[in-house]
Amino acid sequence: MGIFSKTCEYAIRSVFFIAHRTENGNKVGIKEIALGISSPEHFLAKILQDLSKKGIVKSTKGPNGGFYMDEETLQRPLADVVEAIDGNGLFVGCGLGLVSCSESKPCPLHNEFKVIRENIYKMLVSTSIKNFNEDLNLGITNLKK
Amino acid sequence: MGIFSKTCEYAIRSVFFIAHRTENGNKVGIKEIALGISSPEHFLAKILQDLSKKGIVKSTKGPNGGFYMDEETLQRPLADVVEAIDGNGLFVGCGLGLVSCSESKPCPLHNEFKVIRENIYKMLVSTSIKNFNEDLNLGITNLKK
DNA sequence: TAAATAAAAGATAAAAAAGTCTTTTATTAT
DNA sequence: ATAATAAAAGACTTTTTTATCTTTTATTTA
Repeated sequence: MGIFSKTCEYAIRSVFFIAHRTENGNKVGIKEIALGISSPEHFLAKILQDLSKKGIVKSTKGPNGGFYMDEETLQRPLADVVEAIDGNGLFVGCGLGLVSCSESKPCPLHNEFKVIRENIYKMLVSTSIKNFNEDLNLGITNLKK
Repeated sequence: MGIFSKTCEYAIRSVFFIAHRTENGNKVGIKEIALGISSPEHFLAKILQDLSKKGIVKSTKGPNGGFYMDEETLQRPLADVVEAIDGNGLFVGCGLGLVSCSESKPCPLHNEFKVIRENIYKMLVSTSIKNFNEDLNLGITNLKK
């Protein structure tokens, strides 16, 4: 596996996709999202339900319904998406899985990991979804398999 | 989850433990290792079989047998352990799981991830198991749950 | 208000990861 | 040679992750 779980990869890609498609108050349906980011539709539905409950994305049912993001949700850092799905295990805790690992009783990788965690956290927290969105709008970046 | 799989966490901790205990040509048995790193014994046995096949650790059967490391295996970078268990997914490939992601067709996190991957890889490749071992010998670092 | 639409929710299923237990094989010491 | 030891190998179980399919609920439009 990579750094994120597969579920989290889908989550991030879908959030980018939704942001990209709904800037002007439009909404986008699950089928279109799943197609746009090459993910299994029903599995993604579960993920988006979750993100919706947690306020990461917005949704409405019925005709003309779908998922969307407003100014507030667009401002959120990507870290919020990652934390909603994978939790904070990537940012806190011991790299070797030791609960007792601490500054005073460090594991052999403690200090090395601190740097890496900080890098990851900084990058996920310092840029909003909207920021990433800009490159997508410019057609510079891609979300499909 | 953290950065590594649980299997990989056990692998790294056991390698450190074995290195620590077998510097002077001694060997150490699976029971003692499992106890020393707080891991399930039989599960760890599987992991060590694997590491042994791949030449990351050495082993002999029978009385006075056990796992050990020699000068050559101690020189190996930690990256070898990680790669043996978790593969190279942490070092290569797209952070969002996109196979088509590349320099010319990057995903939205492509450049951000490049930096992080390099950090992780550098830290894992630049220090040998023996290096980490030194702090353990000094009693500075800890491997138990 | 009825039909259509689209997400939410629920129930399963398949695959992978993590963990346990038993049997076999290699090695050593008696 | 035989018994004891310890890893290797095999079979199996449990848990978590990933994925699929069906039913329900909310909303809109005609």
